[in-house]
Parts: sequence; C-alpha cells; structure tokens
Amino acid sequence: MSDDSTPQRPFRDGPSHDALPPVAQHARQYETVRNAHETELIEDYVELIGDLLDHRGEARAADIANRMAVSQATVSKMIRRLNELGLVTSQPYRSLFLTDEGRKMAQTSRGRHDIVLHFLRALGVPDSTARIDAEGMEHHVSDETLAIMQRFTDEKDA
Amino acid sequence: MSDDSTPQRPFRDGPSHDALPPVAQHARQYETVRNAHETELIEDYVELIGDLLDHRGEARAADIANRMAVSQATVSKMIRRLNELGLVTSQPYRSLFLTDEGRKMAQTSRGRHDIVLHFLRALGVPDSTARIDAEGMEHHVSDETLAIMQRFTDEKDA
DNA sequence: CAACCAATTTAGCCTTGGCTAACAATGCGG
DNA sequence: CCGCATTGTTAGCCAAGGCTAAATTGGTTG
Repeated sequence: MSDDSTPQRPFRDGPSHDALPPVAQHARQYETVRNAHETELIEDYVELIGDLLDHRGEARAADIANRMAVSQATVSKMIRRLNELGLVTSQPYRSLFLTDEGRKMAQTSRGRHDIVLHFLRALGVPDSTARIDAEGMEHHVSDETLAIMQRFTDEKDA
Repeated sequence: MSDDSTPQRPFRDGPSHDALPPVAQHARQYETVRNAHETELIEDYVELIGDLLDHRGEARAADIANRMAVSQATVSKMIRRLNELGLVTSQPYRSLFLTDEGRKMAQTSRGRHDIVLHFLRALGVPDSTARIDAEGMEHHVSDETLAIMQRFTDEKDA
C-alpha cells in the first residue's frame, strides 16, 4: 500500500489541479458507477416495455429489437433474464407484460428520465441532443441531484 | 415489422405521456449510450492514471486498484489493454506512463469531468454528491450540452 | 546476503450483453 | 386450409471486465 502516506510531491507547475479525493471516497465514486451499470440496461428494457405497452397496448420483441437497434436474439435472451428477475411475464410467442414490480420500475425509470430530459431542455439544450444525453445520464443522477433538477425546471417553466 | 404503422391506440386515461420518438431516432439514443460504455472505463483508467502522475509523480497499479476498489489482477489486465491501445507505456513491475495519445485523452476526460463537477456544484448540489454524479455523468454528456453547462457555471460564478 | 513482504503478473474462472445461423411457431392471404 | 413471411427461440460464439489463487519479482531489513 504505497498510497496516501506519500505527502504531496512538489512536481507540478502546470495549471492548478484539484487535490485527489481521499481513497475511500474516490473508490465509492467508481463503485457507484459500476453498480449503476449493472442495473441500467435492465431498467432501459423495462422502461421501454412500459412505454410500448402504454403507447401501443402491447410490447413485442421485434419492436424492442428495432428501437434498441439490437438483434431479436439479444432481446429474447434479455427477456428470459427479466423473467427470472420477476419483472415481466411472458408466454412463448406472445406479447410481454410487466409484473407489479416491473411496472413500478418502469414508472420510476420513466420519472427519472423525464426529469432529466425536461431539465436539459430548460437548460437550453436542443431537443434531439437532450434526448440522447438524457438516455445516458438518467442512470447516474442521484435522487438528491434529481430533486434539484426538478426544482430548476419548475422555476424556469414558471 | 409491426412497428410504426399502428396509429395511436386510444388506450390511456392516465397522465399525459410524451409520444414515442420515431424508431430511427430512438435507436440512435441507445446506440450512443452503448458506444459510450465501450470507452468510458478506458477513459476512467486513463484519467485516473493522469491524475496520479500529476499529483504524486507516479502511477502504481496498487494505487489504481485501491482508488477504483478493484483487484490488482483486474488492473493488471486492464493495463495490458491500455498498452495494446497505445495509451500507456509500462515496463513490467514498473510504474506507468501515458503516451502522447494517452495524455491527450486524460486531459480531455479531465476537462469534461471538471466541467460537469463544477456545473453540479453551481447548480447547488453538495460536493460529495456532485463528485459521485459527475463520475457517472461525464461520459454521457455531449459536447453541446457540455458547452451549455460551462456557460451556466461561468455566469453563476461571475 | 538471505529471507521475507509487498507488489505485480499470470492462469483460469464467471457473468453480461452482444452477434449469427438454424430452427420453430404464428397467423394471414390466397 | 395450406403455404409462406414474419416473429420468436435456441445454440453456440465472442469480448469485456470482474474475481481468486498461484507464481514471480523487487526491495528492505535483520
């Protein structure tokens, strides 16, 4: 463990850099991101399925594959996983449905997504860019920040 | 292809949902996120190595493992990858260095990271939360949005 | 200078999330 | 009601990014 015993070396003369955060805190940042990665794809699928159900009354694997730009095989495999996780129910060759838990996740995810999207628009980001950024950002924004974004958007719109 | 021929079904009576984006655009959102995922870990490693070099004069595998909260074996494997990608140079059992390209990536990544972090703070997010969120968000913010964030922060600080 | 401890690397395993190709079921048009 | 296009599934491949355990190297210290 060579870390964090070494006092600051007098090496730099460049622009001022922030100090490195303490190891434990730094580590927690990365852990949080890794954890988010584990759930975000799941959430994206569930959210999309929820949207399809709302807007079209059904969610077919082919539609999901299209919208995700992914092969049907990938979707099929993922659906099995969602099934095991108790998020969707499906009979073979039939349209999908969300379980209660799945519906809850879809709703939450939807909510976060909307807050981020509206926030970006309120900030002045053009729609098509806002959509793309929101998709990536939504899984990495804490509840705390989310609340602040919400507040910002509300004030802007008021 | 059952998609996008079906006109709106009159199903919902709940809260107003935005319409689904056209398939092509929707697909692009997900593709962008997938692409970001491919590079973001790499960027995180390179950025961290750059930070360690700046702040401590050297970047050791053990420090990286500590700060990332990951095993040394994982770091070792990743370093080999970074090597193959021409981002770092390393002799076995020795400290690491960034190539020109690696330095450039570290700098860019650092820049994005700082903009997002400062933006979040300017928005009113407490520091420790801002750090965590910034880590996750930095790879999903477009240049366009980044510029807007920068501007916002500048105005706030002025 | 030998021996031990810390750091690094290697080997081998696992899960995720993609893919293609081949096969199976559905359901519609004639 | 038969045939065939569309849709869904399965099998088997691959790369990435984790892990543990074991082997190696390097440095320090008694």
